[in-house]
Amino acid sequence: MPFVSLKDVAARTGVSFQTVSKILKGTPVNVAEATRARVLAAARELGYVPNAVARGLATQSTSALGIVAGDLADWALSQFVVGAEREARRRGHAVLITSARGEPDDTAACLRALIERRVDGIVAAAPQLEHDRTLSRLLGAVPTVSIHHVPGGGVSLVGSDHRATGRLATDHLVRLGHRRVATITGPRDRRVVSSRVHGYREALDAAGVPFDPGLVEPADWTPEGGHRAALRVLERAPDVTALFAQNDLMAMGVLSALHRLGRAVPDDVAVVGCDDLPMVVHTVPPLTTVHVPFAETGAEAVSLLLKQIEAGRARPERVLLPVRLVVRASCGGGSVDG
Amino acid sequence: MPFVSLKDVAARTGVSFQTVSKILKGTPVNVAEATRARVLAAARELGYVPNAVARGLATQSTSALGIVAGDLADWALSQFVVGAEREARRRGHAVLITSARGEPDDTAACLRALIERRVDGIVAAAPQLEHDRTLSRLLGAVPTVSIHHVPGGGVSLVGSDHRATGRLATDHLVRLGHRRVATITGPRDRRVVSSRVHGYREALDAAGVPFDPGLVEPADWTPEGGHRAALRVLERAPDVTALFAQNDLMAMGVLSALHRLGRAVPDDVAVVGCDDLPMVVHTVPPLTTVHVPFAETGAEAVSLLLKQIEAGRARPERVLLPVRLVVRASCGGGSVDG
DNA sequence: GTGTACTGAGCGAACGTTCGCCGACGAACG
DNA sequence: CGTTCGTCGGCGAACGTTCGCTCAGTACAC
Repeated sequence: MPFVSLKDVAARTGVSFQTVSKILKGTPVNVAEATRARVLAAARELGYVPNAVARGLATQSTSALGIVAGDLADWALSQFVVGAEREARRRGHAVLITSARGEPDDTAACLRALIERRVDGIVAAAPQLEHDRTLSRLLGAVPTVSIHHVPGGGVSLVGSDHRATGRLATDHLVRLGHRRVATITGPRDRRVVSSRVHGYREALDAAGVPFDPGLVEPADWTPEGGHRAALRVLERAPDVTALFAQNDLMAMGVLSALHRLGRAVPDDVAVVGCDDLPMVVHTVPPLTTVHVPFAETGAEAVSLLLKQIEAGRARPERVLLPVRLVVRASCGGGSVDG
Repeated sequence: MPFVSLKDVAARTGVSFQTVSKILKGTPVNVAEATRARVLAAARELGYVPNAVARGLATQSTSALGIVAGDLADWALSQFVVGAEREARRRGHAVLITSARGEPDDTAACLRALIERRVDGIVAAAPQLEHDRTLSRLLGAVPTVSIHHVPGGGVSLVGSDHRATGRLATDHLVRLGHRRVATITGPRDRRVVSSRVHGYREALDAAGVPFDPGLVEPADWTPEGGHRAALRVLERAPDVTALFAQNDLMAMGVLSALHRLGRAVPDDVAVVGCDDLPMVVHTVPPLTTVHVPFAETGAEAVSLLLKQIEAGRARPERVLLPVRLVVRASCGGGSVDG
């Protein structure tokens, strides 16, 4: 329990503890080879473990990053966290994680906890930041990179190309000849939703297919929500022959809804998902989807954050990672060229 | 950037910073009401944020817990982390997370990083700890609770009742009249696998169904692995009428394998999964599965860890959380009583 | 022999807290 | 009028580092 400190090692070797510090952490310092060896040996023998808390106090930098995530149960978010953590550790930083439920108070508490612990920077992956200005004010205290738009500016953004996502999925469907293409979205007020719908419209326009607002059906990202949304949209517009679900979880709900309605996939209706969860290789049928690089986004966010921290004050940037379509069986037609 | 410190608040109010400390953190201390109010006001005005790093140094306790997780991409693990984080925060602790890939060196580095940061305790959720003794030695330095068995003892264990899991799933199948019940497991050397197989045998024995080692097929927890394992076992034993996959991901692979073989579920073959992922409500058909309380396990792990930390040296404990069968459509027969 | 340079290491200060003991002052008490 | 007590708050020390300056001794050149 009582950890060994520099002073203990110093006492053991008859050297001042400051000198021990320099030797152990490799600060350029003039010491006799013999002394150095003696100190190293003593440290190892006593089981010295540097105290990052004290170091943090002295250097005014913790080498720790904070992540404030929304619901970690979300596969996408946990992928993001994995990527971020890996990159952070690779660069010698620890990661403090907090998972905030939706309420603003809860999120604020998370943020405060991170700031009290003097993290060097914060990676935000919490949708609730999109709308709450008091939260975004808290972020002013610390360098931050977010994967969601944060009001007020000043925060760098890293994400994937949502517009391209919508375009890719929809374009694939119209090229296969579909004219009545519905899309099941997340909550309307989310930026990602409007960007993807934007892409969806672009693809429709490009193909000369008229846009029908009745074919855009919001849901809540869950399989259950996707299931019900599919039922709603198909009742309203039975002539729909293709569905683009804006995440794979909802796509699974869509698949089960179609199964329940006795509509065959892909023969009667084509389905495209989004995210590329590992299990959608094994849905029935395997799901064509847009691959979103979550882990890479996390790594990129950390990388950008660290860059900004090193540079001191840097103006906020925007990084968009590319997405790509992964064609499987749920749309039929095999792969499409060009 | 330059955070406000106690001294700043003290200077502003003409009080010693130590007294400010006591006022701000509520240490019982005799101060005039007027002074207290003045200090509080100044702190708020200057935007004082306590420095947890300095506090950690002074109190020799960081109020931070470390989590060393295996692959966070795993839904079960991330659920566990969610539960742990929530409980930790509820009790005023922060969470440092590290996600270690399988290699022992990597895991050791994670552990060391946590120890350097002087976390008050560690929650381990990394299968690789089951077999590596040098890792378990590292854990000696810090109070630890694990969800995997750790060699050498001294580490408390929190988990779910794996034997009951195997028993519940298998029992459900034999009660529905199945006599040839196969099970798709994870890697053979994992404790959880042998416990579940143990439960599987118990249920078989209880029903007087002979145990056939050929019906126990190891895989790797992935949908792909489950898919292939199902193919293997069905080729070897075409008379199998029921499959118990030891996680839902593999169960999804099993479902797709059966679909590919043209065997109807549940009419030709019954399938039971394990975990109760949110999306298995919407597989085709919806999956009967054993619900494993991952988030609760995480919360319980933290709770136990904190208890042990408060108690100083406590002897290791073992906590097993109950599991339950969730009946859906993949076994047919409706629900079974008693 | 005096100055210069280098080697090897010591040392004080600071980082922002917490903790516990000490002290001044005024009022009430005997 | 000295003592005791309560109120209000000061203050030194410690936690384990890092950082940069100082300093003694020796070797070497002039």
